[in-house]
Amino acid sequence: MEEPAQNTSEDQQRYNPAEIEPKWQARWDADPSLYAAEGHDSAKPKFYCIEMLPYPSGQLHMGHVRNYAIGDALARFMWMRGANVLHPMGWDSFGLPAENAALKNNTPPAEWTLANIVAMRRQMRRMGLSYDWSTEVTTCLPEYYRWNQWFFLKMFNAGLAYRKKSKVNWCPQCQTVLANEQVVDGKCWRHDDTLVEQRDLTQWFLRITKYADELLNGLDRMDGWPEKVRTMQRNWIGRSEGALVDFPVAASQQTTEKITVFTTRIDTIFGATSVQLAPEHPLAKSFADSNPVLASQIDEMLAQQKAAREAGDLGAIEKRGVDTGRFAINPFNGELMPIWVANYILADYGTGAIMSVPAHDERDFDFAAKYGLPVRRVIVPNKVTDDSQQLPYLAEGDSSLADSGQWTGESCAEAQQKMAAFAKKNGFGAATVTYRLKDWGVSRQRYWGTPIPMVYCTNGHAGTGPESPRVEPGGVVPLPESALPVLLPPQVEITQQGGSPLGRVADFVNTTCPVCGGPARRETDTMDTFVDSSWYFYRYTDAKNSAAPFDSAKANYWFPIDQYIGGVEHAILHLIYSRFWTKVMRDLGMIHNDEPAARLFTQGMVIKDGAKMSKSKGNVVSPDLMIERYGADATRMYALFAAPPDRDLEWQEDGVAGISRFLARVYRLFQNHEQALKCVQQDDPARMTGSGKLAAIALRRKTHQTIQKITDELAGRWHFNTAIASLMIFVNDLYSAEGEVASTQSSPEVFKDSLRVLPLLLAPFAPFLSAELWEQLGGQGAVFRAAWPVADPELAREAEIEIPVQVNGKLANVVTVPSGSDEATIQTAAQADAKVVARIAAKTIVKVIVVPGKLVNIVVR
RNA sequence: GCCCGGAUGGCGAAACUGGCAGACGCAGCGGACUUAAAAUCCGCAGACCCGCAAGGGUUGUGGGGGUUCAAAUCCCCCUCCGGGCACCA
Repeated sequence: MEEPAQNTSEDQQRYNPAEIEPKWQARWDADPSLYAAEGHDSAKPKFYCIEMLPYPSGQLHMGHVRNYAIGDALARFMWMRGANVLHPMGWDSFGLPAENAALKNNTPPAEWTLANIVAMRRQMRRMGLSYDWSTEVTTCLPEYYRWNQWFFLKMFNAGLAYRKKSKVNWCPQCQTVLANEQVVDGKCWRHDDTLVEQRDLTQWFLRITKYADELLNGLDRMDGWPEKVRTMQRNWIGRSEGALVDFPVAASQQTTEKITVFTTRIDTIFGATSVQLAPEHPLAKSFADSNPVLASQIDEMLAQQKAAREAGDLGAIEKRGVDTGRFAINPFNGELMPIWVANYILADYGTGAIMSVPAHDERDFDFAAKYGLPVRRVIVPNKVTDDSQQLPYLAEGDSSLADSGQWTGESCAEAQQKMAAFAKKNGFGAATVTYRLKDWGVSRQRYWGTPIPMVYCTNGHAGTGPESPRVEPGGVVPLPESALPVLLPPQVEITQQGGSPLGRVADFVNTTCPVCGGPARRETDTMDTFVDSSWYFYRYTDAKNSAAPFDSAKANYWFPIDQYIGGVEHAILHLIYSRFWTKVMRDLGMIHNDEPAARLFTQGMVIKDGAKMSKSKGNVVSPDLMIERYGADATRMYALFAAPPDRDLEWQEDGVAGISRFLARVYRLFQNHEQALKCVQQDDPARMTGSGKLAAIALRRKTHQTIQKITDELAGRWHFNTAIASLMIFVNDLYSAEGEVASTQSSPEVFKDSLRVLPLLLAPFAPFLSAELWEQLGGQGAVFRAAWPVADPELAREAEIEIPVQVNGKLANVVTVPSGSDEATIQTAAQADAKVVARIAAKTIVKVIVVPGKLVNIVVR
């Protein structure tokens, strides 16, 4: 039988990740203490490092691989630098995909979800990620979600959770309500082809607006967060200072109706020439009741808005309006002004009504121009310039009021204060602050989520929240803590029909009132899954606690998170909810920190052929396939090498092959010197002569320079790509030096010292190969707990450096001078160089610029 | 429309503080080893031009202008790509 002649003649083995990686994985799996954090009594500095927890879809994608490769490199580096590292992982495992899968495959959501978790945990282990699995958090298990319920009760009692009827966003695809944050361009965040509808429903809300100012102001101090995320949160919170002003409706009958408007420019109120209502405004509806023309116009506007929203360009819609024929009275000057209904007035911002000041607002100006409404200028600049004569005039700084009664001549800023105070004093307004941020609607009409721990007593007991009105026929009653957890019933028929699936489970719905013992009905909505992820990282610090969400002492030791890593897509969802939750827990006395994470890093997307990887584009690269072909080390190292972590990364399989080749070169280097590495001997300086000695010095220098470079990158700006490039240069140099330095006639110990550093420097990027090489070296313990090497600046310093010499800014030659040479020495060397001399011959030297250590530029004429 | 990013060889990128543009890797080309191939090793390589060659010249970081002895880097204007916000009164 003929065998293909593969590596049989050599006693060397080829780099084979398919052999090395499973071997180490098995050993690590068998040793749960390897990545276990020490307790909160550790003397080491703590380092809490988290990557955002994934939804267990069943498959890791490249975005995960990149995210985890970054966090893992950092965690391993910090361990080697002597920190007490907590590096946990968990599962954001409630949510709709499990219900969809249940419909499709007839598998219960729990079963599907838990099987996915098993599969993904296996993939993570295969990748060699350094998670402390003893702290694993799975949000869909009762031992976790019971604490969601516990928090809900705490919030209810603190008046932070309340029920109200309001217009809510309804996704017909998900068959549930969505929070404002989960509506993107009028569409569901999970279905960008599904238009969100408005429905009037009674829902549970969390009072995030109570913390609006704190959430906003805190951003200024969060310099460990990307400016981009902070800006997005500022915009989302949308704080706006202004005033409310009541405009009484001129009574044709004996009504006392009034229209309250919100304005940031009360100083322009003498320029107001109409009042504008949103089409949805209740008064618009009441006017329309007796005015069929108005009614049909309003209906038309609403229909047009809906159509525009479906087309996806709400901004392109033309302004239009209709005169109601009614009038309002300007409380500042008693003037009558027409009341219009206009399509550009937002129903859900401010009061859904404005005073229209065409002279000083671009939108009002356009609208007035179209409908011929009067334009009255009441703000003038203190210094007149050409374009300050144009309308609309929007400036307020350095401008004053005109034709504004007793306020004429006042500066805008002053008038804003005084006029708001005047309105308040006379009972028709007040200074106020509005926010774009609304309270967080957390009710979901779905099965696979945390049951809300409330019941509705048929006898009519009311709850204790300030905004929990009695509901028919019963009162809202919170369950006592002892009744937790409210378990999800396991056997539930999932269907596409509306309403919560829990509502169809009689055993679940029918219960007794904890106050009177009479019959009661359970709340059948479940919580938004963003509740789960709002506090999960606190649970990591004490994941097994069955008496409390976590132990305060433990959380206070680990928090704030030192480094949080994830995608920017959560900037105004998870990242604002979890800041809110942290503040609530602080106010409950559970923790000391005001913010969850000291530093946030948002990594770039993984793209392929210029587009984000997605099933619909068919450009998805499977991590499993990469690992199978090149190994986990090469796959994750490529994810770090191909681009800096904050930028988008173009996945190129040839690049993974390149990293694999590099790892094979490293492996071979150790194979080549396997015997020599085992034999310990001291260098004999006498033996080192000539070029061998110089080469040894150069190699030692390169070793320390490489340590320095990689340390700087890992501790500083996280440019793993350049760190890995320097590692490649180092390995190339080791190959070059192999002949001269490694031989016994020269300085084998220098060579061996350099080789010994390699597994340490490689450990954050390629844990499997590092462990293998560390073992070959006879290293003690795990390489990830060995001390990170320290560069010796003396050994790293170059003896000589090359200085480029320019003549009139163009390179003439490069001269070599001793490192640290002063200006005079460098200039002398530069002007002595033959090529430089030739370049400046017959010219006059005007100026010589010498930048020590950098360059020489000789300016000639 | 507004606010952030970004644009550098055939490709991913590097140049961190204004100081040799293109490190490192991929793809490519040439060579060594091999019966041959794979693997591996060595070498070349921004573009254009001159030269047999050594070498030399011109040009070059999206485009245009500016500051400077010197600009991928700083300033002004513009184009394109990606992301966020978008009638927020």
